[in-house]
Amino acid sequence: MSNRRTSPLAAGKAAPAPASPWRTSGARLRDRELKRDAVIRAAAREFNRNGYHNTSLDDIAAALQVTKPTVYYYVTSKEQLLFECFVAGVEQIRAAFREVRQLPLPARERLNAVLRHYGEAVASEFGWCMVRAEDQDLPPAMSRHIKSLKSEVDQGIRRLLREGIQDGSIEACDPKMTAFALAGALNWIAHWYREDQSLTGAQIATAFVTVFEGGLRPRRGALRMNAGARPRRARGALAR
Amino acid sequence: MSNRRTSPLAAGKAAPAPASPWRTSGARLRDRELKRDAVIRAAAREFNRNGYHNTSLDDIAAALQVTKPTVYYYVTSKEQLLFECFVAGVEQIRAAFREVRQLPLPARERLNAVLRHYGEAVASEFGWCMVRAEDQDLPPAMSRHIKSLKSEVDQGIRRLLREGIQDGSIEACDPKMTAFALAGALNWIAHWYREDQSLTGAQIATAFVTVFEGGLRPRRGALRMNAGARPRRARGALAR
DNA sequence: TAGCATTCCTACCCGTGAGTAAAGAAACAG
DNA sequence: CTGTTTCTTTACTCACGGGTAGGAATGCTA
Repeated sequence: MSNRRTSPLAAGKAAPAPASPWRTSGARLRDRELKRDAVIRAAAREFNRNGYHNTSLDDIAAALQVTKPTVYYYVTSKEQLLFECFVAGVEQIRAAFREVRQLPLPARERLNAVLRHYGEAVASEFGWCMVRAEDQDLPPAMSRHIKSLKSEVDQGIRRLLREGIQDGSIEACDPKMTAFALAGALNWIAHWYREDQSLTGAQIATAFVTVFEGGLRPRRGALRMNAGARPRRARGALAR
Repeated sequence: MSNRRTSPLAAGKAAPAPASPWRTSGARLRDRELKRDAVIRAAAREFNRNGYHNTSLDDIAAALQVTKPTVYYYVTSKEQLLFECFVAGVEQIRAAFREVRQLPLPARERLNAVLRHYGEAVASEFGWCMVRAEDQDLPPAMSRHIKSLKSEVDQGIRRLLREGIQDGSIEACDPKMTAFALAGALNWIAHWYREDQSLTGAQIATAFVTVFEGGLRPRRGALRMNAGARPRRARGALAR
C-alpha cells in the first residue's frame, strides 16, 4: 500500500558503493525519503545475498551501520521491506510496457523490447525480491497486491503475443504457455545472475530473445552436417 | 550424505491420499524405510505448500499424525529433509539423461525427451524442493553437493545442445545461454504449477518444447503482410 | 538559548521453532 | 512371561529474531 511519493527508487542501477546516508557525512542528514530508499536498497542487497528468511533486520541495520530501531523508524515491518523491494522491481517492468505501448512496431518487436527490459529488471538489485517474493511470507493484503501485479505483467505478455499472432509477426502459438515459458526463462536469471555476472541483464535478455525468436529447429530446412553454421543476420529495418 | 539404500522414493507420482504408514493400520508397522520415505514425502508436500521456512517440523509431524520426535527418529535435521527432497527430485532428471543417452536419435529429439522428463520432475511433488532449495539454507557439505548436481544437469543440457548443433538438428546458438533459458522456463513451472494444475508436467513441457523448437518468428516468411502494423487501435495514421 | 521536532540508540520483551532427554508403549525373541 | 529392541511420546531447553519502550542526541526555529 502507501504509494510513496516519487522517490526515484526504481530504475536505478545497483550502486557498487553502498553510500549510506549515515556515517558518510559528519553531520546528521534530515532527508527522510533518501534514507528510506537507502534502507530498502540495503534490504534488497541483503535479501539477495542471504535470502529473505536468513536475513535479520539486524543484518540490514548493520549493512547501513545503524541499529535495528533506526530501520524501524523508516519502515514498519520486515514484510513491508520485502513488499517494497518487489514493487520497485516490478515497476521497472510495468514502465517497459507503458513505454512500448506507443511504438509503431510489430508486436514481436515490442515484445522483444519488453523482454529486454524485463531481463534488466531481473538482473537489477531488486530482481531477486521481485522474483522470489513468496506470497506466503506476506500478509494477505500485500500478497494480493503482489499477485495482482504479477498477473498484470503476465497478461501484458500474453496480449503482445496475441497481437503478434494477429499482425503476423509471431508464429501461431498458445499465448498462455508461451508467456509462461518466456517469463520463466527470464525470471530464472535471478537465480544464477548473482554467481555469474559476466553479462548484463540486457545482454542476457537479448541472447534469450534470439533463442526464442529463432527456435532450436534449424531455419533453412537442410540438415547439413557442420559447415552451414551461419548465425542470424536478419531483421534489417525494425530491430534495434 | 548417507546415500540410503534403494528406497523407491524418486519417480513416484504424488499420492493424493497421504496414506501415512502410521494411523492407517491398527498395528504398529516396523518398516523403517517405508516410514522414512513417508516422512520425506510429507516434508516435500509441506514445503511445497508453505515454503521451507514457513514449515515447522511440528507441521510435518502433524501432517503424518505423529509428533516431532518421531520425525527426528527418521531424520537428523530439517536441513537433511530439504536435501533429500532435492535429491529425490533431481534424481528423476538424471535418470532421464541416462535413459536418453542410449537412443539412436538426433540430439534435438534426445533433448526434447529430457526436457519432457524435466518438466515432469518439476511438476512432481519434489519439484518445489528441487527448484527452490537455496544453498544458503543448507550446511556447506550439502550445499556443495546440490550445486554439483545442478551443474551436472546444466552441463548435460549444454552437451545435448552442442551435439545438436554438430549433427545439424539444432540451429547454431550459444549453448550456455540457451541452456539457461530452457532450464529457467522449466524450473519456473514449480512457481505456478501449484495454482494451476490444468495440465500435467509432461503436457506443459511438451508445449514448451513446441515453443522452443519453432521459435516466435513465423516460419514461412510469407506471412509478413502488415509488418508495420499499428499497435493497438492506433487512431491516427502511422505516426512515423 | 530556550523550546520543539526529528532522528537514533540502549535495553528490553516474548513468541517461535529446532532440537533433546528420558521415559512409556508396542513388538519380538527366547 | 521376561528381557530386549524398536518405536513413539511427554515435557522440556535454548537461541534467535521480530518488534517495542523510553530516553538521549541532534538539528531546526525563534
